[in-house]
Amino acid sequence: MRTPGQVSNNITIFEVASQAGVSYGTVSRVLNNDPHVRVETREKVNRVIQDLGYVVNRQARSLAGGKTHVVGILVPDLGTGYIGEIIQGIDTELQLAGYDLMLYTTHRTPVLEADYVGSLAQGVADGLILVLPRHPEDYIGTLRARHFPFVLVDHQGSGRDCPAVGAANWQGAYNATEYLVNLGHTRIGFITGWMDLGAAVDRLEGYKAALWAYHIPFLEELVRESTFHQLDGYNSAMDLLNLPNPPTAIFASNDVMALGVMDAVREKGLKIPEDISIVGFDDIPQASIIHPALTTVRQPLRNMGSVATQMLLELLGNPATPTKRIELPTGLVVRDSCRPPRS
Amino acid sequence: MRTPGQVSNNITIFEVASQAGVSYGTVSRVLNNDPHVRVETREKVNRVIQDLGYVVNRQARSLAGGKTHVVGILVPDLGTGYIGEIIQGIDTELQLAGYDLMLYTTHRTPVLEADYVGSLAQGVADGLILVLPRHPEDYIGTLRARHFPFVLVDHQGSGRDCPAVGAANWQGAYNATEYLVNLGHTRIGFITGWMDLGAAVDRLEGYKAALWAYHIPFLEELVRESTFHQLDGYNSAMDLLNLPNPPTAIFASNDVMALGVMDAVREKGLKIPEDISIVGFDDIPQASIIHPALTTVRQPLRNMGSVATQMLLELLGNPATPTKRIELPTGLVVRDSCRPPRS
DNA sequence: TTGAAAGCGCTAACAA
DNA sequence: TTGTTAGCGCTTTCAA
Repeated sequence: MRTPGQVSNNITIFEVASQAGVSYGTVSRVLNNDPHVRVETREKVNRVIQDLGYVVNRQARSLAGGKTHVVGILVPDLGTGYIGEIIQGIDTELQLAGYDLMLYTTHRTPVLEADYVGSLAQGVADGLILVLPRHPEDYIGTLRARHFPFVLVDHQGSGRDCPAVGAANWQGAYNATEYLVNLGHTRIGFITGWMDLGAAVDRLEGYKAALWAYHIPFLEELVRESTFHQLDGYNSAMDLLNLPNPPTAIFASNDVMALGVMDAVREKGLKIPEDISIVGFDDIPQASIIHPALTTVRQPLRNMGSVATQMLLELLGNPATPTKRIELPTGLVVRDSCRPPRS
Repeated sequence: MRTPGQVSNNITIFEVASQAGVSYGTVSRVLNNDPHVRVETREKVNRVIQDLGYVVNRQARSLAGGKTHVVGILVPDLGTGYIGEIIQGIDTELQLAGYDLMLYTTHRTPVLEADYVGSLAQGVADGLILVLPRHPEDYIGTLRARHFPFVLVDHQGSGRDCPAVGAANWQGAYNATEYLVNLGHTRIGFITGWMDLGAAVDRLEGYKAALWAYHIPFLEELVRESTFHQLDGYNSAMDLLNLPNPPTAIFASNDVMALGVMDAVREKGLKIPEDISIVGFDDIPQASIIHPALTTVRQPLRNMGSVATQMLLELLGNPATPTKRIELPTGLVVRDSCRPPRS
């Protein structure tokens, strides 16, 4: 039973109401910018809110059916700086809009992914940003059925009809490959990412397309399926370098693997870029720091985060917003890791 | 008024109760591991929970005075990888304990810092981890007064009597300086971090102490006060290198600044480590990736996060746990950025 | 434009 | 060991 008089340590809406000499319903209206409040009343209430240092209780608001002003974000991990960049874009935008951030790292466990989404959608958050989801099939149905607002970042897999933002992976890979071809390379090794990720597939396709466009035969032996991890980049590169007729350039599907490639090249006693050219993908902060600086395909990570957030906020404001899929452009960043092949 | 029968889309404790043929209070007991439940009853309820896919509503639980199973964490930003490492330590530990993570980035705004702490402490989270807080004075009092559990990470400033975990900054700086001295350096430049951070002060003191121990005069002209940022590291290094009698080694108070130092050194046409030795602090992932690999003082960042989390969880379990301040050891990681000075 | 009151889903204190 | 019930602080009808 409601007992307005009886309050805890914290300042509640009742304190404010009694101080302001209005009913607590009115205070609630002021809090929620309900237009049906006289300006003077609103001002009076706001003044009391200020004076008392009142802050809404999120749980209560959420429980009563209001908004939580929390956006949940699901990321696979925080290891690579790659995700960090995206989060920064999200965070900045959310802060501007007055939303808080609930972060979950799934560590690539499908179970966790689905669990988190379930609990988040249950009222913890108003909306969800799914970064690099690996098994969205498991819960996108639920989310949809509940009309729960969400946006995918960098997925491009199944669920082509979900709100999503990604980067032009195909185009980026095409451009990078073209660049190598124009330098004179014809034996270009390629190291893929997880092939269950749409982004990884697109990059491989871009690479293939560029080769075809320049009438360079696509050779399976120059392609290694890998995982986006540095160590696997290293191993794949070793593999390629041990070929009887090794490539003169290696294109890694992300920068982290490109770092691994560099390790491998050095270990073989080869020089970058004199003996072998290397291209990465992402343009993580390290790419410009290492020596030689890495030529790579820039993904606008921060932007992707910020655009995704804006899409979500729009959805939050108007659930009927038509589904958008945005693809941000990628760009080749030419640094010092490529050179024409030795002839 | 309570209306058990009338339920929303979501499965609530009432569904479970009626399906299991018990009262909903009993279900609550099962949920909270209350020992006063018959084993069979517990099993029956648990089965129904499973079947229905019931998940507790966090807001309701929290509102009713229960735990939220959320730990708030406050970080200055996510830019450097430094914080990312700490968060990973926290995250892993929290996951193990079944807690969720609410992340706030303050972007070094004192107002935000205090605001967030206020709202978090109001019931959003059960406990708080404050990473690298810059103005804890503003709210530690409040937290204390409310008996709200919190742990500081890497602070070491005021509030010596708060639960905190840090690293042996003094020792690390001492060891690194000693290493340079043993290589034969006598003119060792030092670039500080924000001097309002205890860690930064400790590092400077460690540097001074090592010099004194080896009877090398401490020269103000070789010290530059800086900010932990790469660009400022660059500028400070430029400044030092432009000295009529420049140092033969530079010790930067963190790795990020050391990267800036490297830029400056290269821009002056000098070679690392032949012409000038460089030491950093932190051992962020980049440190081992760059070329030449950076000799640095390793901070056990992940460990710091994990230890802080364990302390918090202990506090959560037993608020009467005596205040601990833990200092984790640092260690010199010798790589390729140092060499004896040219004679 | 305002007030009154019915819940949101749960915990915990009190009875039984 | 279990059932019952009073709130937790708020939003949102429904009246006035």
